[in-house]
Amino acid sequence: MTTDGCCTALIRKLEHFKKLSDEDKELLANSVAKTVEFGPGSDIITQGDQPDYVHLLVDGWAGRYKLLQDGGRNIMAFLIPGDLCDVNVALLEEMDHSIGALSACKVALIPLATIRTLMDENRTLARALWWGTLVDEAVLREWLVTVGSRPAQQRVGHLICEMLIRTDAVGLASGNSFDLPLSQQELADTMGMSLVHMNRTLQALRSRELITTNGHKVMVDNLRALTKFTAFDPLYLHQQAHKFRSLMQPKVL
Amino acid sequence: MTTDGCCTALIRKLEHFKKLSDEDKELLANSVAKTVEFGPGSDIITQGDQPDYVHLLVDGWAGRYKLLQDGGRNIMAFLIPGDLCDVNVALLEEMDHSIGALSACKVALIPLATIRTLMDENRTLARALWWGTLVDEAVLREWLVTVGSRPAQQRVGHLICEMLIRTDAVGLASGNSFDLPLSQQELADTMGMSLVHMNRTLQALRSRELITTNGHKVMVDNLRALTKFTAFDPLYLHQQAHKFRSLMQPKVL
DNA sequence: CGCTTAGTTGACTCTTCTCAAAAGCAGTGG
DNA sequence: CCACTGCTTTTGAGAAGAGTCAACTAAGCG
Repeated sequence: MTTDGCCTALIRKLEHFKKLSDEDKELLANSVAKTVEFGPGSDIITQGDQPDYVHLLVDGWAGRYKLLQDGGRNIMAFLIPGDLCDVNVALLEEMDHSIGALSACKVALIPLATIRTLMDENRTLARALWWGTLVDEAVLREWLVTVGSRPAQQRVGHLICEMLIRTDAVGLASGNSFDLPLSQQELADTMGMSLVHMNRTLQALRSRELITTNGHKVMVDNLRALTKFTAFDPLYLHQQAHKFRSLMQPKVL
Repeated sequence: MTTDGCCTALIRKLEHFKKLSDEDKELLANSVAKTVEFGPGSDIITQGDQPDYVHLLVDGWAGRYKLLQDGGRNIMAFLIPGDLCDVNVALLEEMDHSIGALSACKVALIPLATIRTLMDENRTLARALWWGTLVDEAVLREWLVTVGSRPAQQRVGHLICEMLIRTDAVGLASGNSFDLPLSQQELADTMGMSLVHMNRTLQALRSRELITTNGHKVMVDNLRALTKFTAFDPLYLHQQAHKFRSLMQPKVL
């Protein structure tokens, strides 16, 4: 298997920040040493690791998570194609959380040394990658608000809005639907609620005719209504969200 | 007023990452253009701003927050002396949240241009500052776990453990106590719970004899017990936490 | 076809929120 | 010095949200 095309999602995402020259794209594409596959449920990186490669998710969904003392786990972030798992660990001596494959995943490995020279020698790429981590942080803040202050239905609806934009940004959404390859248990672990409650919350969103699900496909039937219902404002994603541009109303939050 | 001493807390914090040379410390100290005072409740930076200065908190407590559509607010991070408010905004066109003074605050202003040259020309400082933002992100992840998956008493207790370490790291803790200049309403806004419930939760922690409060002073009577009770593991703070080193037991999370 | 995993349902319990009011504690002006 | 005001903390009680336990259904698979 070749490493061609590994970076298309990443490039597509970064160009929401700034157009990249063909040369920059080449550099990115050439930085991939090899690709690795992970089965659903397996760890891409485990807490305590100090990886030699930066992991770029090429295909599938992964999640950052921590295990809880009661045996449960909390998922703190979703990673989709184009997302870098661990630019950060370059400086921290040890991973303070794990990253697990939520579906079958394909991961491109970029040697740490390569990333470092890339970032030292190419200001555009350095800034673009840094921008990516800042967006990740902004998403984390929004999740904290979501989990801390939004009622269950808004919580889940908000997440769906976000993932619609994010999948769309890397070309993985079609119309207003996208593939959400997660079990309800995993969604519950993400939103900090019980499986049963997640199940009922999804039912409620369906009966409000805000979303339709078909297997692991989520369709947003009425994006304007869902946006309004969840008080969703895509500002925090810091990217052009075409679908949403016309829907925004002035508001706090 | 002079700008002398503005950077002592920052330097002290950064040295948890790596010792700084006297020259590096000089550079930091000289980067401060001026200092500004903010009264409690006032905004240091408001959502939508694009500041020309990086704000370094020198004295007092501040918080990152977002306003909610129901009029409430959610505090997503505490900033204490030595914390930089917005190294990040250098790249994002717009602040996606606000930073408000929770107590009377003194803030040092570092011109963006100064920070940029500093980070371009001094690898040690660049890495140290970057390390700081990575720790902020790690804290954010831990808060997400806390708010999403821990029961109320553990939630608040965990926060107290964290703030004990963080204040201690910049010399603001004495023994096992520190000044927490926040109202219960502000704590509630932080932990995503109601004022009434925060009040009762604090009472519970007191009656468990885990903490004592005196005005805005918090004393951790039994650090080992509180650590155990809240399943607190300081790993995510990525700094030498002297007080805790001997208390840790092997565990998940 | 039996096995396993994921989704669904019902009933009950416990946590947490809301509303409302009282109590404590500055700071202010008379 | 005291009444008054505004803010924070505390209490009480009922309602709503969310968790748990347990069973049942649906779907995929050897």
